[in-house]
Amino acid sequence: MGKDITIYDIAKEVGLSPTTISRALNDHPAVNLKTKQRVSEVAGQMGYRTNLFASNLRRQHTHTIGVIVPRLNSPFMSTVISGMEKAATEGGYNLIISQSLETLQKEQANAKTMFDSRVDGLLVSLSYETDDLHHFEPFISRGIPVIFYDRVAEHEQCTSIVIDNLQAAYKATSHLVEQGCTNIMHITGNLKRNVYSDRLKGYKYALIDNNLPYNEQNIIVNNLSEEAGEEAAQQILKMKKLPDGLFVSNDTCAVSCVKTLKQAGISVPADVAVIGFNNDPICRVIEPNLTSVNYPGSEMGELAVKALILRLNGSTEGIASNTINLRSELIIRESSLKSKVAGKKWGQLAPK
Amino acid sequence: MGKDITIYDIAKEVGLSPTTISRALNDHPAVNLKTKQRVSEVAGQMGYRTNLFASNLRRQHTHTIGVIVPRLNSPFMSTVISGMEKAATEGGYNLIISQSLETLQKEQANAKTMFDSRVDGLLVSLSYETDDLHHFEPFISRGIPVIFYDRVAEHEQCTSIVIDNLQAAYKATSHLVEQGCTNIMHITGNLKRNVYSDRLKGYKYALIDNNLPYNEQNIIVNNLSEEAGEEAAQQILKMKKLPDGLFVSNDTCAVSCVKTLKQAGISVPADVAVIGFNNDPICRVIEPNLTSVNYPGSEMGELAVKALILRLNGSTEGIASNTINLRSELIIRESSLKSKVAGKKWGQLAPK
DNA sequence: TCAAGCAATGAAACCGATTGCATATATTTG
DNA sequence: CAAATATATGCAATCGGTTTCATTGCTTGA
Repeated sequence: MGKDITIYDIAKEVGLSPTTISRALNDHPAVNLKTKQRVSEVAGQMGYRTNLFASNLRRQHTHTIGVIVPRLNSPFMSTVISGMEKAATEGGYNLIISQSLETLQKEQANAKTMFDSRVDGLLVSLSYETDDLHHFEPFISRGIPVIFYDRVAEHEQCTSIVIDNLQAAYKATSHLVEQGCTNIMHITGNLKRNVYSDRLKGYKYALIDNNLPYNEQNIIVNNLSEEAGEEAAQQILKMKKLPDGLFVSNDTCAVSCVKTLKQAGISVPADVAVIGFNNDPICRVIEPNLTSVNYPGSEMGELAVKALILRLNGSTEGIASNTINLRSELIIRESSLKSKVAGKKWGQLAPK
Repeated sequence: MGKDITIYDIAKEVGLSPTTISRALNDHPAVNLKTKQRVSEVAGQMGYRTNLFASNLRRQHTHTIGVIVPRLNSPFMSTVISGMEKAATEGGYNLIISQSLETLQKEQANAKTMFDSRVDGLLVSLSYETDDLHHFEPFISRGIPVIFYDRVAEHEQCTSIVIDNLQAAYKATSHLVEQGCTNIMHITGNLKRNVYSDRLKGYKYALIDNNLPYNEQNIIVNNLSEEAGEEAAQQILKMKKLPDGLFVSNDTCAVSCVKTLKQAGISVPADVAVIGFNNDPICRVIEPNLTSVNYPGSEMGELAVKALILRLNGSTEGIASNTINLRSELIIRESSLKSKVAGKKWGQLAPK
């Protein structure tokens, strides 16, 4: 439990003032090269480590980035965080992470904690409930950059990082139409969130552009959980006329739908073609394998951190402080292939 | 971008000294109740927030917990982290998280960063490669508590939080024996890590106790990834005599094995009964559903943080500063049920 | 030879909260 | 009523780097 070494201790040892030690350690140009070398050598020997509080206190920044996320334990979000951690470490920043558990109240509490912790910048993906952005005002009014990712909101001062959800949904829906679907349902999440409302729009426009009727009865809004998927499937099974296509806004829910439908004797994709969203690992486990939209989580996380660090380093340039779009892509698998793969599928189901 | 309010500003406003403001804000007993109320009222109005650097600098602690984890984006680990975040927030602590990506080198770098960030305590799950604990010495020698969870190591000064891997593996293997398996293989991870070596032991002892031969040829050690699972399955398919049981140390790998075996025309569980580990969501998606060991990730995370906070608050009691064991349980599903469920299974595969 | 210019270093203030010790007033006790 | 004890508050030092503004000693050019 030895005492910590400070620059004063080093100063005494080397026979210089703390000022010079500080400068030497920070590679200040006005310090003689030999002095720097000697200082860094002695510092190493003595086991010196800088006291970040003292430094932060004086410099008024923390080298810490705050992250507020709806849930940590989803395949997508943990991948995003993983990317963030990577970029943050590379850039010499620490990450403080908290989850809103999809409630506005916790999101506000988290924002407050982040504010008190004086993070240099904030990375936010909004909860289901969030419908105003007051709790981020303290940051914005003090010039602390806030960047939204994935679940974003419009704000004058904030950058958003997203995929083109509308386009992705448009492509997914169009693909179902190409497969011959004419009665396509859509299951999605809370429409307050851009990701879900944009996907709904993409779905809708694709129908309209293909001269198919858009019908509100064909929309189910739920929380996209496993249970919700089961319920949605039950609801679908009760319909007079079954849909022949189903576009679901995440994979967890889509998979749970498929399972329930299969148990009820419905064949996927022959009776109902299904597409999910996120391209989680389960897509390649469910039978039939699930067509899904590949979502670049890790890149999104990295990009968010990099964009933030760029801003913190003063580059008002570089990022037009607006919206950054990432590419996504439709990964086509059996679950949506009505025509050609029917044979293949039966072949698989009867291995002998 | 207004300047921050300090206790000096409040002092001026209320007409008291900064000392009293500080004490009032910290609910110090020597301050008059009315004064406290007035101070907290004015502080609220002025939008005061405490400067944690100044406070930390003076108090010499950070209210921050460091977490080093092999990977963030695994279902199990993200669940653990989720539990940690919950407990930390409740206890008024922040979490700084970094990942070692299974390399010793990154783990050491992470430890250094955590040390420089002066975390109050450290929560660690070891990387595959780690074989010495030098990089944690700086913490230990300064009395900063280090707690290992899941992937732990023996250390005089450190608490470990684990499940009884030996027992869990013993039960899993015994279950396979009960199902009539006599030639059981085991796929597991790097044996440096307790979780894998203990599971191997459990497997071994179960065989011995059931008078079955233990054979090193029946052990495959890999990194338990999806690809590794496929390779392992290929390797198994080339064997002269196929095993009739397979116990895999995680679900990702187990599922990938099952997929590959099925593609090769092997029936699970009829030909090979399979058990995984972790009880990830995919267990209930793969066909047949995978028997697995349920691993209380969220609880483990919560417990780790709570134990740490207890230690930080001086309770040398409470935790016998040794090993804490969590309960795990074998969740039996179709993939391991040779006998009774064969009929049920065929019923499912031929829905019509 | 001397003023100007530069390189290297230091003294002291500062960041904002905390705390040991001292002080001033109020209350109690003998 | 004086002494003893509480009660409430303030002074000033402290935590450990950072930074502004000198200062010192040399080199350089006229």
